This record gives sequence, C-alpha cells and structure tokens, in this order.
Amino acid sequence: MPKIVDPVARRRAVAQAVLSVAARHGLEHASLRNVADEAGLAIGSVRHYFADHDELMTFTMRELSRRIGDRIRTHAERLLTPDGRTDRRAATEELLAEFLPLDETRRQESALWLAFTAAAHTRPELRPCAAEMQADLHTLMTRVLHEARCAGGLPGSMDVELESTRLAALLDGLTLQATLLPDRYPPKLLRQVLRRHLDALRAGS
Amino acid sequence: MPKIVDPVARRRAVAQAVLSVAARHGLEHASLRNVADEAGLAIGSVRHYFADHDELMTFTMRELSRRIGDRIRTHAERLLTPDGRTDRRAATEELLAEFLPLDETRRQESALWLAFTAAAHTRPELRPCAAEMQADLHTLMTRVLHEARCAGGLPGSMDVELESTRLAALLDGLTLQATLLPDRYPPKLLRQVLRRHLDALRAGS
DNA sequence: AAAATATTAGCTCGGTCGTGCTATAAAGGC
DNA sequence: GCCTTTATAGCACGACCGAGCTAATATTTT
Repeated sequence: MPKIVDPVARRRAVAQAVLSVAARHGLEHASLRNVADEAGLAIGSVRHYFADHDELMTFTMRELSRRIGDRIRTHAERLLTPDGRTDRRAATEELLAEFLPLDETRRQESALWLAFTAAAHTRPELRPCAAEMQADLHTLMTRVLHEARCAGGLPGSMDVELESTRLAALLDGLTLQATLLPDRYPPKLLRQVLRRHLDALRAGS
Repeated sequence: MPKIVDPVARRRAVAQAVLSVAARHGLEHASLRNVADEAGLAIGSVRHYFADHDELMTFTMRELSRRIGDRIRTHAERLLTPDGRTDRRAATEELLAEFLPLDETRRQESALWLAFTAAAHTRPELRPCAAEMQADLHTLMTRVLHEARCAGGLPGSMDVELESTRLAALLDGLTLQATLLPDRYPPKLLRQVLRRHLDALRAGS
C-alpha cells in the first residue's frame, strides 16, 4: 500500500488553497496550476483528488459554506438553548453580527462568499450551493424572529416571513457594501445599523 | 479623411457587446474576441477604440453606471420637483423600486452590477467606479430621506445618516438575493418588503 | 524481500487569451 | 486623379488554461 493520506483532509487543504488564491487574486485565477502551487502540490496531485476543475470549485464553495455555517451554529446554539443567564437581546445581536465583516477573517470570508455568489450566476454547477446558503440564511432569520416573538421580545403582530426577508436582505446588503468599502463601513457602524434595525423590529414598526 | 464614425457611439456599442456577453456567459468570457464577435466587428476594430482590455472594462462599467443612473434620475426629478398633484409617498416608493430587479431589463442590469461589483474586489481599476456607484446610492438615499423628513413625511427624530445606510443596504441586499433567485423573490415580494421598510420609517421606528 | 497500489510528478495536446504589428479599405482635401 | 488620414481586418507571438496520459515514488501488506 502507498503512503496513507486522509483524503478528506487533503481535499480540504486544496480547497483552502483555492480560497487563498481567490481571496488574493480573484476566483478567475484559481486555476489548477495556481492552486497546486499555493497548496505546495503538483498539478497532478490536485487532479488525483478532484476529477476536474468544476468539482474543485463546487467542493470549495461547499467548504466555504460549511466554514461559515459552523461559525454561525456556535452562536445559534447559545441563543436557542438559553441558560437563563444569557441576555436574549444581546445574544440575538451577536448571532446576527456574526454574518457581518467585523474583522479581517470575516471580511475575507465575505469577499469569498460574494465572489462565489456572483460566479453562481453564470456557472450552473455553483447555483445549488448558492441557493442553499441563501435559503439557510432565510430559515435562520425566520427561526430567530419566531423564537424572539414567542419569548415576548417582538410584537405578536409582526409578519415573521416578511421580516425575515427584510432582515436577511439587510445583512446581505451590509455585508456587500462593507466588503467593498471597509473604510466607509467600520465595525462600529455595521453594529449600529444592525442594532437600529433590531430596535425598530422591537418597537413594532 | 476616412469613413466618419462617431467614436463615442462606437465605444458605447462595443460596451453594449461586453454587457451582452457578460450577461450571458459571465464577465470572464468578455474577451476581446468574444466581444468583437458579439459586436459584429473584427478584433482589431475593437482595439482601435480601446487601448487595452482594462480600458474596455472600465469604460463598460461606467457605461453601465451611466445607464442605471439615467433611469434613476428620471424618477428622481419627478420626486424632487413635485408638481403638487404627485403623491410624495408613492413617488418615493417608485424611485426606490427603480433599484430593484422588478423586470427582465432591471434583472439583467442588476446581475451585471453585481458581477462588476464583485470583480472590483480584485481588479483595482474597477474599484473607483464601484465606490462611486455605492457613494451615489448613499447620497441619493440621504437626499430622499432628508427631503421626506422636511416635508413632514418622516419623524424629525430620525437619524438620516444612519437610516440612509440602512436603506441602501436593504436595497442592495434585496437586489442581490432577487438576482440570484428570481423565482423566490418575485416583484410583488420585493415591493412588499420595500413598502414595509418605508412604513416602518414613517412610523418612527 | 517482493508485490501491490495510493500518491505524486510531469509531459503533451488543443484551445483561448491579450497584444504588438502590419496590411488593406474607405473617404474627404488638394 | 492623388494623398493623407482614419477605420477595419487579421496575422503572429508568447503565456496560460484544463485535461488525457504515462512514469516514477513511496509505503504497507503479503
């Protein structure tokens, strides 16, 4: 038998290389050659783990989605399983703030998310994943608003479905703008806008 | 002298070809060859009007910006120079709705806007234009909210600057989502979300 | 020790790219 | 009619691309 290599770990490492190249030079430069260089592998090695370029891209997008999802889930659990001591309002704000590019890590993730989302427009193989990410966001917004309303934090007259869409759009829009112009949208401003929106929801309209 | 050709018209025609190709197959396929084919010209002809590929791209993005801007300005004038008979509230909603992908034309423009905006992340030459577009959006939101407040349509306690950012983010986010999943975000829903936001602003919070 | 095989490495092909460069065609001034 | 200027057309080069394919390497099991 040959050298034992954990195939999933390798695939993830290669996906990380794709993300690094894409973050630095754009998705269009994430060629097999550049990615192999970035990962410190030969081009043939990369092709051993991915059938073709498309599979590499779809896997990488799912990897990005998984990474963001993991980060969100951590906060979501804290919110959805309150231990009594946690401030629901603050926990909600923290959860939603997790989507915003508040530090360099999340700024880079946001930029990558935007790149893949835009690419999904003309690359059919990426569309399912992009659609899933958007659906997941909407679902999470619905859960958050629904539970907040049940807990009495939001008025019962609220249209949860509509407000979920509005909240999701606000987060996506803020992320888009802050990713493009980080200087004009410092973390403080982003949190301020989010807080304002939550306050408005709380007040009923 | 040679055959007389209006150079600006030609440049715009070529830019239109870029937009067509980009809308159909993505910005990365807007090569000189594909664009020349789309425009019905030889590759050399295209290069006669554009020094290099970068200039073609920057010009096309500005052209797109100009086209969207023109459409907006038409509505903006109607709102900012009211003739007494116009309903300010409805005119405002119409103006803001002009940003949303409510029909096929605007859906395509939105997709192109998104593609260029995403590309601006890693293409320095596109950044100034992207930044301008975003700044213009914010400025317009500020004007609309400011005038609406002066006209008594919005509470005086409102933080215009903050609400402008929030409104701009909402529009960008809605556009992003509706462009990616047109089926899930039909025009009716988009207008509903916009109306809800304006109602909330009106109610003071 | 040897055989088996997952892994790595790299050559080759056809294709597309931007761009430098040259050649032809058209049209108004002399 | 000729000449200058502008527009159009297209060849040629080097670079990069994805993918098919083969060979070498390394390591665990037999």
